[in-house]
Amino acid sequence: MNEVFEALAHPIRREILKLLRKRAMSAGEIAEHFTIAKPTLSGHFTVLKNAELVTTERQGTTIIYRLNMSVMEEALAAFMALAGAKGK
Amino acid sequence: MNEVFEALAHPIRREILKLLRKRAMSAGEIAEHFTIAKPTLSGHFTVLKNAELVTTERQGTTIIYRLNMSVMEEALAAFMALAGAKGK
DNA sequence: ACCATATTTCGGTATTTTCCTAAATAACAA
DNA sequence: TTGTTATTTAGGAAAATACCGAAATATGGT
Repeated sequence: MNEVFEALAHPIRREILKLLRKRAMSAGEIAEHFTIAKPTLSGHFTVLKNAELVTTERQGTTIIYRLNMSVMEEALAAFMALAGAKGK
Repeated sequence: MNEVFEALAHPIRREILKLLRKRAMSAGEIAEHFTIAKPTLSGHFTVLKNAELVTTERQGTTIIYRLNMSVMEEALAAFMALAGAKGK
């Protein structure tokens, strides 16, 4: 769970998650939303993947990223435990 | 809001918030729960304060830390926006 | 004024994070 | 095989973070 919170600490990574909330996207499509270099973005993908916040699937030459909702929900629950909400 | 997510990224800071969820505590009381040096902990307090996740009040020679529930709730809402929950 | 306690600030080092360019890999088409 | 596109890995520099011990500050008591 620590990896999840660390992953959420960077604004670009949160923005990526926000994009994926609408629909799964290839690395290239995601990259179109940012001005940073692709290798930098790739590094952010790795962080999100290690935290299991996203999953990947190769389709030919592109790689599709999608949100892992179950981990997102676990993280939300952990956060609610911190915030003191009545929870799930 | 970025400062809030960065503040949440460190396990010790999350643990501090968890402690404060039960009741307000002095810096010293909080320190009793950890093995790290006090100056280090003081640095974590600063991060939490800058994120406005906690407020402080001096009582004589001790300083009382308490959770700032409103910011905690804002953060929770921001997180829910990411996670895709129905909100509020 | 002096002492004791609580907490923070200072100075410095080690580690981690972030970002980039260049090069490597993967898949596919010609 | 050669070329093209999509993406990642490698290498490395700059900045930020985390940590500690020593010193400073703040408060209250004697």
